[in-house]
Amino acid sequence: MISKKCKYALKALTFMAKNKDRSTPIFSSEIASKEGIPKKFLEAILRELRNVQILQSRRGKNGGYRFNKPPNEIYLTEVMRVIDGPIALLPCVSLNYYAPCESCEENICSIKGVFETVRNEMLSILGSTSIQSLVN
Amino acid sequence: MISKKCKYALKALTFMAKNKDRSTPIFSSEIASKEGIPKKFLEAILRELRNVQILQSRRGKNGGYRFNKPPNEIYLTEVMRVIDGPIALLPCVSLNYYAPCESCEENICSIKGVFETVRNEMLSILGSTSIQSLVN
DNA sequence: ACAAATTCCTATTAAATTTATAGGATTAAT
DNA sequence: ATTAATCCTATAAATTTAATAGGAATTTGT
Repeated sequence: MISKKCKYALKALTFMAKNKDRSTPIFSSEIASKEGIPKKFLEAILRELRNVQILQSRRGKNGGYRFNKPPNEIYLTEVMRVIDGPIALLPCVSLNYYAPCESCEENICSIKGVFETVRNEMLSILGSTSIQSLVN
Repeated sequence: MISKKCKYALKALTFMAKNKDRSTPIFSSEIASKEGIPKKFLEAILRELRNVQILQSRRGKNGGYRFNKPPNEIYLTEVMRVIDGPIALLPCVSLNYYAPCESCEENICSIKGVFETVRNEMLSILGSTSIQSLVN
């Protein structure tokens, strides 16, 4: 399962991608009300997305958020990793968040192999699906 | 991510499947020590697997656990669902644990589609991989 | 009958994670 | 100045995870 936070992030980004005007910023409050996301929680999410250069923000009146790179170049893998961390189902088969299994004997872990296959399939789909493609 | 509990369950079952004798029960204490799983925690896991008829148990001296059906007919999907619940990444695309999204407008959820695809791929792999196949 | 060894059961707990909320500080346009 | 937006830190409530504790029930072997 992905977290609600991650779902909020994906929803917020696709909401933004629907808007064809890429230059005028969108208010977090608008996204929150339209998508039913708790306002303050969404603010934190959007700030995280800005911190990793997916979004840009402008403060003050008429401020808001806009894309820092085109949404057809933002893949679900990137968003999910920022918000939820690893995509793999086991720490020891994660590419970006690898962690060794404590008690797994060296290279003879029985369950590792199948979860590598699952990871590859997940990455293949989520790594080729862009935010923009969710709008169309 | 799957939980450690689920990993323990898969490890325990593959450990049991390694033993060719399917009639003499195996002690939970043996599995616990050999696989590095907390004893009491493992007991609870094995009882859950017995409750859903994956395992059989015998109490008392010389008791223990054995398979209730051949391990080449026990697929990872079954174990994972018993221990962790849904396999899908979103409640609204889960086959066995479906739950509607609160604020998702009817059938126009933007992110649902891709997560159905992911679910199908995951089920395709995990639903065709048996405990027995992990031993070989 | 009894001791030993196993599963079974219930309750509890400690830690981590998730899902927020509160209260303002900072910034920018008008 | 006023207004309206993001930004930041701290806190909290709820849930989930990962166990632990202590014994009850059951079965076998002597």
